[in-house]
Amino acid sequence: MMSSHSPGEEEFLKNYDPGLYERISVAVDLLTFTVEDDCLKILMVRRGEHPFAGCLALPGVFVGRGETLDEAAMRGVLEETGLSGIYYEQLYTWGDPDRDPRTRVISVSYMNLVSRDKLSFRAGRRTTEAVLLPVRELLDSGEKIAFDHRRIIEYALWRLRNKVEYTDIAFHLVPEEFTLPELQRVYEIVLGKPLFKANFRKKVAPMIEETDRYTAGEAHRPSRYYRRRENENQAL
Amino acid sequence: MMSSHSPGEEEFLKNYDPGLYERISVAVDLLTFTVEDDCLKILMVRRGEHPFAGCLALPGVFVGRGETLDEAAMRGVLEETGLSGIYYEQLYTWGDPDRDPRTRVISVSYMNLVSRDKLSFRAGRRTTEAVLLPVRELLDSGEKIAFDHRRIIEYALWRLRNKVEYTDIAFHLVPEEFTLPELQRVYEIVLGKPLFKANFRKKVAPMIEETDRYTAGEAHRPSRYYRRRENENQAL
DNA sequence: ACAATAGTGTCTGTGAGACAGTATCGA
DNA sequence: TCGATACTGTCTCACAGACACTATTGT
Repeated sequence: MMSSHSPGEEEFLKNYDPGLYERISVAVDLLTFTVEDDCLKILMVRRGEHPFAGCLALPGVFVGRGETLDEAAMRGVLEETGLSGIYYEQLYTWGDPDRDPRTRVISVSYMNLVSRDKLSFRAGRRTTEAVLLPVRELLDSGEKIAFDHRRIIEYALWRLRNKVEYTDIAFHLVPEEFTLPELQRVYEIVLGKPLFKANFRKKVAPMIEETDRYTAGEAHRPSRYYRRRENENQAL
Repeated sequence: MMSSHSPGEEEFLKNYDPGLYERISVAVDLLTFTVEDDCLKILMVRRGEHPFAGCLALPGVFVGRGETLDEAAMRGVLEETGLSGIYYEQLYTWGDPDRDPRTRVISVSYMNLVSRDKLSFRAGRRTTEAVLLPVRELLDSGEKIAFDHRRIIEYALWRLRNKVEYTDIAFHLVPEEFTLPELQRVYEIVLGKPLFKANFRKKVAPMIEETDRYTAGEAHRPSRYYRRRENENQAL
């Protein structure tokens, strides 16, 4: 759509003072959360190259020519997980001048949520390096994390917890069809506290619709499968 | 702190593929709100130069060398209004590749709130061009707005309304000492709906503390001045 | 029959919403 | 005394929290 020399660019560059302003690299960093083994986990990569070599880092890509930020984020998710069409949301932009020791890089962080069953057949291009780690353990361990990524993770975790309480984003962490005990467990894991069955069901009732399917083969009463209700406002 | 050629920069630039990735200009755009004449107003500038000349636009600055995003935003506010130390908050980052016809510019938007009394002695360097406009009228009028700034304003307005309902940010729109009818009016203007006196007072009670001062000289019962209570959690 | 988990009925306290009442100024 | 606005008391109702109860499977 845009030629590399649009009308006005010369004028722009003429007024551009490199001593005051600088051209900056823009990256998106991806915070991909899922729930597995009763645990909130995050997708990380282990760096092989110079800055912070050997450290864990968030997966990320540089924003490409002609690409929107959202497109760059989705490309990153695709490269890292092989998935497309998952939930994503821009979180915050981190731009301290020395956050990357190489050159000035500004990072636009995106949160992605995916259910563990979709992520099960993950097989991206770079998956050799990718690891799925329990967030809480990762943050509590002294493990060194590259750049300012530890802080970014803390922030994303805080936002996720907030939004789970007043929106239905947690639905993106379970399969399309899910039981209420299953969904409740996800809420409890993210929020870090137990919930009452009856209250939980009343709360999510307007956001779900029944299916005809039930669990089977377990030594107790089967539970009904539900599906997310499409209509309704889901706020923020 | 950082020299312009830190160790690793050469290696970084060697791997850097300009066909795929590009160096991008990063700007901050400022959404400075205040309340005046029973109206929520926003600070805008009228552009003199090429892209969108003559159009209204959000004030903004390019991020300077060695500057954090927050610092750039505060510098912009200072240049535009002469003020420092006012409330600010990063909102969202806009990066569509053709949002600026000159070259690729990514905009990190910041919301600033200031009370009308502080803004009264505004006298920045570029104020010749600055105007304070009622937000609702501006958006409803067909007036052409530069770049994607109309959308940015819509978003900021939506966020402001949301946060006013569950935080105490509205306090930044009134002077340090304020009466409750005054504060209530600000809430009503931002939310666009009338509130009940008694309920409003109960809601803000934990966030304020009394002073000994009262209004005087008006033909009715005087109202007490309050001050924002420092302690307490103010969420988000 | 029993263990185990799914699912429901209902009491209670808290807080928002609505409205009526009282208080205190200048004229 | 009166008009005008500040401030308070209280009723109602919706909803979150807590807990006890019923339901349905495999063994």
